[in-house]
Amino acid sequence: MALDERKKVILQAVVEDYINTAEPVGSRSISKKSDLNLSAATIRNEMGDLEEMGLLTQPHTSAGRVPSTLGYRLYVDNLMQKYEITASEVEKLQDAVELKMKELDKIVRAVASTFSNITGLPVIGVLPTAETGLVNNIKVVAVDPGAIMVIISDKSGIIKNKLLRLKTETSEEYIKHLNEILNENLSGLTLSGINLNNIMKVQTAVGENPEILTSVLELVHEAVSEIDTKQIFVEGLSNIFSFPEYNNIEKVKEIFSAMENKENLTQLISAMPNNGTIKVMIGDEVPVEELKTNSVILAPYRVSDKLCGVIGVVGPARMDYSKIISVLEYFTNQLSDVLGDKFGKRNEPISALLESGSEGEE
Amino acid sequence: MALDERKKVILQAVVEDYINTAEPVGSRSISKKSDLNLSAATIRNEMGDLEEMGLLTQPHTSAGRVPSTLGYRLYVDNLMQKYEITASEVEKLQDAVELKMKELDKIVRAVASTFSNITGLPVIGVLPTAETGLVNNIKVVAVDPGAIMVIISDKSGIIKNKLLRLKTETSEEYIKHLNEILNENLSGLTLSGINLNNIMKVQTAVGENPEILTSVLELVHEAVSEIDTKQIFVEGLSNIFSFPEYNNIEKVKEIFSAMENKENLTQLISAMPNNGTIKVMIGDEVPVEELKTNSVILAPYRVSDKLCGVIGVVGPARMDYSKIISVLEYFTNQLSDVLGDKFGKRNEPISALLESGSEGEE
DNA sequence: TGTTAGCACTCAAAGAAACAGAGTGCTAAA
DNA sequence: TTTAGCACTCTGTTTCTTTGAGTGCTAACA
Repeated sequence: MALDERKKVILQAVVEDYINTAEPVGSRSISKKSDLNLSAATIRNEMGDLEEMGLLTQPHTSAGRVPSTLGYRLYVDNLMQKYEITASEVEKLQDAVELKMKELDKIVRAVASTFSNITGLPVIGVLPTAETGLVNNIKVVAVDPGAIMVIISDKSGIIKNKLLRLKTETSEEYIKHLNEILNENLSGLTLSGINLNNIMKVQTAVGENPEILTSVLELVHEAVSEIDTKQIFVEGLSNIFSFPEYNNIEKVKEIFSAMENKENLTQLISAMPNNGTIKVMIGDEVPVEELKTNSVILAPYRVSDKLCGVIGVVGPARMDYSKIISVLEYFTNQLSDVLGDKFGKRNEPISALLESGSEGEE
Repeated sequence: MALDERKKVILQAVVEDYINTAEPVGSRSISKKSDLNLSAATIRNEMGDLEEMGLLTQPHTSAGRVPSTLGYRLYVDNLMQKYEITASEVEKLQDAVELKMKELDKIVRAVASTFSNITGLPVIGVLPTAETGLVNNIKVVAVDPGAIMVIISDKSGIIKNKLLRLKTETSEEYIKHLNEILNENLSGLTLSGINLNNIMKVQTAVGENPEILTSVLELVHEAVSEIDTKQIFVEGLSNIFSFPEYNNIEKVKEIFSAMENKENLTQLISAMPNNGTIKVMIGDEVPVEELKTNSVILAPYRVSDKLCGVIGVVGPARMDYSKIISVLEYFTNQLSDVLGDKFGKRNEPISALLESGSEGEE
């Protein structure tokens, strides 16, 4: 059976009506709402065809039709209109970015939170990670008599720091010494490169006060492993309360427990293609068992060549794909721009003075 | 009417049965379970009396009895037995503390999370805050050519740091200069002390590069205000799903929205007495409208003389007061000990070398 | 006087039956 | 090819009935 123009129009109408109402769509309402000027009976016939083609399904014999995964897929790939971002949405994004100009992590979270707000959906995100955490520079600073801070900067521009509380005071010279030895031995190494071998080397080089050294090395290790560990977060999960799909306690419990499980989130994220495009997973295309009645849309963002992350939404398969995809695209593009400006192109001899920003601490 | 010994035993039995089963307690089950050897009819009479005294209520005429707020209160104040902490609970706490020996914030959160785990209840907590954030020392460090870090230490021992990304490089001398000026002008000031006046003074003292200075001052301000702002967190809220009280979507929505509201949390926390004791709020004693069917138990912990925080639980009025109070007491005591050792007594000339720890960053 | 057995009564929760309404598929006519 | 009409199906809601746990009261008993 061919999918002629009229069938497409009807399919689109069904999908959009269902997205709005969450109720199975009957022939009569399509007949009235669409401008095809066809009677309910005709629509009925067409809908029968669409069902036969696997694009629509009936929850039960005498109910209206609901899009199938395939139906949504066709809609997303071919039928839907591009949603135009509104001024107010742009403004909200701007506010989120402006307000938190200070920290990389916080900008991403603020943008994610705003996105969750605009779409009314739970958002899942991954903070910027480097592909390989190469130690660039290690700095040990005496903060006050009882504490030193270890600051590790990574080749891709991430900076992490750790505080070390001491019970005895250390001398300026010792710290200077420590700085030199650490940089000599660890610069340019990856996480896996910082192994027992190197540590032994550093330890013999420093000689005295091995306890402080051990702690410092531990912190360096921790920092580097944080740099190339994907940190996944979920924002606005309680947004699902607003969907009739989740007006039942069992469903709510299910999605909460599913989203609290790190493994599930990792699995979702790992479904991202690495060609920089948006990934739309509809219904049973979602690779997590407990989420197969939902859809997931993910988009990548980039900070610099080496740093990237992901933002996306999770929600009922009946979601406003058009709007969400447009807004998500816009948000991740903007995010890439803003972050890229601030963190990516630091070596350019721009005359402008500075941009303030802090990230990745603790 | 007098509350004789037998009535007390019966009240206790009712409360404990209700805590376990969540079902209104009938006279027959008390007659069987308690070792009073009385018939259901006798118990019935006594329960009638207890109801008259306002200690028990009936959900409806032909149901069993349920403790009233007053009944719980009497139970908590006079009747309940002290719960003995189990070895496994001690062990879990130890694990939580050991595992995260590095950071003040994280230890508190880890303990809170473990506590939530053991009690099966949502936990509410406040990170350590100082009563007045007096600036002790400001350190500006060049991390790499494009970034400087500002580290602010507070008189009470909290250390915060902020990263500042630059587009131009700065000289070592400028940074040294900055360090001196900042400490000269801002040491010993409180948040409110860092006002336009001081800032102007610093600005004229530095002279060149006012943009960097402005940013640095902004960061200092931010850091100090973070130090004396109460940071409230909630852990394990989805634990409420395991209570029959919350097997209904409306209730779940209600508690989620109530607990997402910062104002409510602040209101709860502000109900803490400042004499260092545990606060138990039962049912309508809870000062938040949406939580009046629940109970809240809060306990303070101290890091040093000036630093303190709060940990507690929120859950159905039918909660295991005995266990929760004992465990909470134990946890906060341990927390105070551990943190006090690490962060409070740093000036003692202890021969031991060091303890590692980091906190308050970002 | 305190305790207990017995009984009538109450009420919520669960199940069964009746009903309304939205939607379908099919047939026959336009 | 489209449409009107009609019988049929199925869900959700309402109403009624039944069941069972629990009470309060009364009268008898120790």
